[in-house]
Amino acid sequence: MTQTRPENPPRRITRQRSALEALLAELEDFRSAQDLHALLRDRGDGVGLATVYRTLQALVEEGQVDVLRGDDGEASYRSCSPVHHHHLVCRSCRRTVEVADPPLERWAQRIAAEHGFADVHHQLEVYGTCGACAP
Amino acid sequence: MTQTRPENPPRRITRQRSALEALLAELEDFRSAQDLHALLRDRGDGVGLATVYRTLQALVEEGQVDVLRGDDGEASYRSCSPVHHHHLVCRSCRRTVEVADPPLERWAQRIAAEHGFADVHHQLEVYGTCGACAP
DNA sequence: CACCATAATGGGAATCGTTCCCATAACGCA
DNA sequence: TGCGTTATGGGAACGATTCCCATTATGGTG
Ligand SMILES: [Zn+2]
Ligand SMILES: [Zn+2]
Ligand SMILES: [Zn+2]
Ligand SMILES: [Zn+2]
Repeated sequence: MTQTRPENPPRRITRQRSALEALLAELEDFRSAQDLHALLRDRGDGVGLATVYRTLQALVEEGQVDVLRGDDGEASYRSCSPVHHHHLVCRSCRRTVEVADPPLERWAQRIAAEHGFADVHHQLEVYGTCGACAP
Repeated sequence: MTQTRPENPPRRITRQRSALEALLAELEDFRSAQDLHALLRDRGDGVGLATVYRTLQALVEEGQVDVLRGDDGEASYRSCSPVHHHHLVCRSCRRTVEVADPPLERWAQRIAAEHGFADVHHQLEVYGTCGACAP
């Protein structure tokens, strides 16, 4: 969704950053910063909590990671594809699928223009209970 | 979005609750709990912060108020119509317009079903800069 | 109208996710 | 290998939200 950083100061490759990127790469659902911090510790690649937050923030700015705010306001992160998409998330196990809806993109632009809004962005998430979590 | 409370214990009408409902009724954009608390104080109808939070929570459950989480995780509240809708929000002045997109409703159900997800809900917000806030 | 059981209030403490600060360690390039 | 600069991390600081609980107000009832 967000993609800044044109040619800013070069970003250094540190053990911590590599560890976090590797972890995110093998996870396919949204996880909180605290979760990621704990997972890294368990795995042996301990990384300071502050660093986890900083790095996630950077990854989000680079457009490599998407953020999602839960009802409780806690942020969750997921390594996502770079093209615009939305999410279908299981409210029980957090399993996430990337989905796209071209018509929606056009609709958002149109409805915003009709109301005199410019520089339009949007955010859509679909929540449900996945097959594996059904009762 | 949320609508619980079938015939729970009767809810009492207090000065505080009335004041908050009245304030929300005349505001047309999303406001944080802290904002509302301050506005009530300025207006003379002081209400404890804890009560503001509790009451907003109740109003949300009753479906009279919608919540929106900002990028910083802070929640904002707005007195909304009871029918399902989405929001077109000015990222600068917070001005908000309720909008609807029937095709999206169908799409969400379909895409979720295709992936084996049930009990589907969704959430869409469109952000932009309104005419009055244009440069 | 007075009375009571019960729900609501509010001020301050307690949570908890996230950010700050800053001395120290690690990069990357020459 | 040496150096200027960026990244790290532990703990303090923050800020929104929730908890606790003694006190007050509400909505019937008689
Ligand atoms: Zn994504
Ligand atoms: Zn889209
Ligand atoms: Zn609304
Ligand atoms: Zn909808």
